[in-house]
Amino acid sequence: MSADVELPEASINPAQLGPLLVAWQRRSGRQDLPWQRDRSAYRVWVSEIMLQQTQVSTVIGYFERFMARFPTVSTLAEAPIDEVLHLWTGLGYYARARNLHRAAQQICERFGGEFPRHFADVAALPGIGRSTAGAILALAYDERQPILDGNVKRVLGRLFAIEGNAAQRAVEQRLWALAEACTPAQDVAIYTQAIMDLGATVCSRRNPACVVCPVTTQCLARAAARQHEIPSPKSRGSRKARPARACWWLLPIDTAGRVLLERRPERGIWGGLWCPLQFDTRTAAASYARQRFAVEVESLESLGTIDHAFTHFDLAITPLLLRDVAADERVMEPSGVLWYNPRDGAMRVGLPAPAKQLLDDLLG
DNA sequence: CATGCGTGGAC
DNA sequence: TGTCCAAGCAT
Repeated sequence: MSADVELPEASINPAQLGPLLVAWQRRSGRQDLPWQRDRSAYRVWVSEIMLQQTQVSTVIGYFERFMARFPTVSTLAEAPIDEVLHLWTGLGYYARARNLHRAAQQICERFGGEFPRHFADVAALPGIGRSTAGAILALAYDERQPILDGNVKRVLGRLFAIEGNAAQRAVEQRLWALAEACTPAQDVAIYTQAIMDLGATVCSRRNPACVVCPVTTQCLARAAARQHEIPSPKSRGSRKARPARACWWLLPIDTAGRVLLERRPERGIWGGLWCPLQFDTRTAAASYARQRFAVEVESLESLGTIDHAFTHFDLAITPLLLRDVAADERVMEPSGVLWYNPRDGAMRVGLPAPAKQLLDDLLG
């Protein structure tokens, strides 16, 4: 512990926080989340990755299905990446799934399939940063490691009335120092779960329930009636407006009901997932259809329908609104092509949520 | 240090 | 309907 943490006047003694939150957790914290049962490092790890920037209610179903299919590090490491991404379909931030898969392989190669116990080894795995590494060691091994996720930033920011934006280096450093100072030597796993639960259920971003907070009398933001102003909202100009632009998906469907998909490049949005052939303009899609399938492009005039073509394909061009489409014509260089039958349970590929929705609507 | 990365829920 | 954002990390 860094002994020289600067604390505001009248703030709570960090040593007192642990017991207060641990007692609250045993009384009022969440006890029955799927990853709280059988707390192996592997299960904690997968849950922490899924929970990055993702709400608990969304994660629960994905976690259960993922664990049923990949119960151990080695089953995950040996699985094809397409099947890992398949179980990630709809969850978003697909680099998490690719990193999880790579990390599982590294754990098998370097640590014999046993999840590592040393911080440096854990933090070196792809997709695991400082906070996630701390969370895994604290929750799975009860090791005294601080975490600093969004919940902890909010709780500590209010408790110690930390001004400024957490994006600032100095503020971030200060919060880490506080997180370290407040993490107790005893009951670290319960404390860690407690401060996350408190942030999620009581010390929420809007309308914090200070009345039921176990540290309401020690909270500097509450004392100044500033709990609604801390953490300070991000400045309006800092959030870039997302440009949205229509693009087109060309959807060849063969007589067996299979659709042609392309594998997106590893980098960028939906990396490694399978999509219909994507174009920036309908003209480009029609041109590509003419070259590749030798069809009458005029038959594609109506949108969102599957028009007959004189090859053995039926073709559809489907509009989709995407943001940040980079190029003007073909917008990606795919790394593979396959005919995909959505009703074939043996064929499992990762699909972006809009693509899955489209296929479900058209073929499901 | 700023930006990109997905999706669904809350208001 | 639009805006913000929810257990971050990689680059």
